[in-house]
Amino acid sequence: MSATVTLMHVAREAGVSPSTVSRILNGTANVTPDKRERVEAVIQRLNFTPNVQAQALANGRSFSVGVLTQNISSPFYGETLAGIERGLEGSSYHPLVVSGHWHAEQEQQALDLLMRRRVDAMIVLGGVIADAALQDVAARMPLVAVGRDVRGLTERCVLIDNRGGIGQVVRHLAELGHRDIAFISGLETQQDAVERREGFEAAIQELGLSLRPELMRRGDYTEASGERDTEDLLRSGVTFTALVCANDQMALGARLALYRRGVSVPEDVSLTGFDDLFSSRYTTPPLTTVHQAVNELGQQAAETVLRLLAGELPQMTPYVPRLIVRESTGPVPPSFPAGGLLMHDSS
Amino acid sequence: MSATVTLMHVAREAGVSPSTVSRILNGTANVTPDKRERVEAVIQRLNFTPNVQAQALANGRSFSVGVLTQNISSPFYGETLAGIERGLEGSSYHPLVVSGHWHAEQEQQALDLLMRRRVDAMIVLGGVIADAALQDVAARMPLVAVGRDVRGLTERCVLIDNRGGIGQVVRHLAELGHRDIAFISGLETQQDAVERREGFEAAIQELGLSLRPELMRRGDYTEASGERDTEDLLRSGVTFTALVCANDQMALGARLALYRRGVSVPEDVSLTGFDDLFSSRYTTPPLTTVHQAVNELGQQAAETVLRLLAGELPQMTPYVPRLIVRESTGPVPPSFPAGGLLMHDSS
DNA sequence: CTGTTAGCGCGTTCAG
DNA sequence: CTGAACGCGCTAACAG
Repeated sequence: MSATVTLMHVAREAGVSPSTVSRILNGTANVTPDKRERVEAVIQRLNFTPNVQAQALANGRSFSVGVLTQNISSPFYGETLAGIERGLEGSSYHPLVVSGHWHAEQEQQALDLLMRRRVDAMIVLGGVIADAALQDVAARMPLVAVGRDVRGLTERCVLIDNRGGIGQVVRHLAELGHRDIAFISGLETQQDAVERREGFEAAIQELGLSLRPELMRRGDYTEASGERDTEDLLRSGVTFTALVCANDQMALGARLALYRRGVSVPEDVSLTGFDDLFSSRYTTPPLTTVHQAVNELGQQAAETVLRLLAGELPQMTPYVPRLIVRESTGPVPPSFPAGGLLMHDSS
Repeated sequence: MSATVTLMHVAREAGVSPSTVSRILNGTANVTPDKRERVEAVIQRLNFTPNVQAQALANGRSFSVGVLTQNISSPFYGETLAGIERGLEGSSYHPLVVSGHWHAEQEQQALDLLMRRRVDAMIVLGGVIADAALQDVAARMPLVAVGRDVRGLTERCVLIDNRGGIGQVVRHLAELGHRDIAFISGLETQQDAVERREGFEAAIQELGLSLRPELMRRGDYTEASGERDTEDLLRSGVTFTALVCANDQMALGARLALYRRGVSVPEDVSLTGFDDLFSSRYTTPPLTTVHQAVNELGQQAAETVLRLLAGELPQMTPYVPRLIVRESTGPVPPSFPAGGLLMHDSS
């Protein structure tokens, strides 16, 4: 554990004052070339790296932006984080991420932690914490929310059109002839889950189809939930030729339940997701879903924060998701007996 | 942007000295109950939160541990990070993560950044940076590496038995009657990739089977690579009844290539992965793979770091991966003609 | 038990 | 152009 070398050591070794070293480090003022060279040589030799904590204390900025995510290991948030990382790249800011696990108290603790670390700005990814808490934070520093419309901060929210996205899915299925469409939603505590469910209901009605509660299930965005709810749907004996899941992860679970029951996709049932996770290109068959460019959303959030930090104006462009048709959707099975049974036993 | 309230403000407001406030905050010494209550009330009222930067500067510890990961959005590293987060929970330490993207220079920059931020310890996940660089870091602070055997620091590496893991896979396949086993490896720049390939070769030979170069492909651990290499294998016309992928992500890509060609899993070809990513339970069919408990590895790394920080001794218990047999492996197709063709056209 | 005094490492005036 | 002095917010050692 060699003693840390400080700016003072460098100064002494180079025979100059600490201020001079500081100036060279930050380009704050002009310095005679010879002194500059001398100092830079010493910096190299001593392998000196400025202490960010001290810098932060001295000039009031920590050069870090707090990121409140929910579940760092979820593919969805993972990709968003990568986008944020990329968006911050090149700037001197760095992300400090903490998980809230969709739990209001934990989210509050995470925010507190980030405030204690004196982050210069905040990026919030989803979450169930009250808007008021976020408004408090926003009163103290630039804040950008992703996938969540915070009251009073709408112009600082990176939003996507969930209703429109689901609408595209439903119309796509309708064009393929589907009329018996089941739906698995997310938890109503999450805003986007509510929007997707409402979008589904609206689209169904716009198409003149009837909304059938027996075809609706409430999931929680996890694979396990998709599997469970699909299993339940299948077991209930209701008839459907298409299954719309409110996110890709549930579609993955649904896929497994269908497989277990010997139901072919898309021959017997068309299956769709939402998010277009990277891995959804690789499901069997590749999943028809709504592309969200989670990556780009994260990047956009980061860039907005940088702009805010630089004192510029927000300028948020709403994100329009688009349908990606792959191979998990197809025409209604010709053999499908109107009002008949769906179950096919695999050999 | 309300002016930040400092410990000094609290002290004045409560009519005590700053030290007293500090002592209450850290429980460093006893304080009269009435003063304590008074101070705590003021802290609440002013909504005071200590400045971690200042604390770090004052007592030399930043209470953050640097995490050098490779790709924050990869399911593999994501789960490891979640484990680290969990392992650090409860302690007053927090992770500061930076991605190296499997690029030596970026990894070095990431390390530099973390050193500048004066992290108290470091956790390194994989990577291709030279051992020497890690040894330098280890000389300055506690360091734990995951999935990588750093020369001279072996006792501080959380390792898994890659050779043994692949061996279990191969033996499992052999027991099912497979003799023509193809293999897709990872990049040779990554230590675990080398070990898995060597493990495969060793296992094949131990079983008295012959090593056939035409059944080996070199991938890069990505889904795209798994797809491409499988496609290549299929197109080459070689015969095989089982395909061993060096990780789950490539197995996912391989699954797609097989699907495209109408090759059934496991009826025509048995498929295996390595890592047991969370999503591998949900592939179609669920993937037979080697469970790595990436999550626990991360947690173990974090706990080890805490122990090191507390001045205790390492005590690393080597991790033994275990085979998880699911539904992507099965007996050799009875119709398989010895030395014959593999291709089946799906209807 | 508590207040006072020094720094931690660096940026930033302010005079030279 | 450059050095000396002060302060960022907090902890620790020292007297009381």
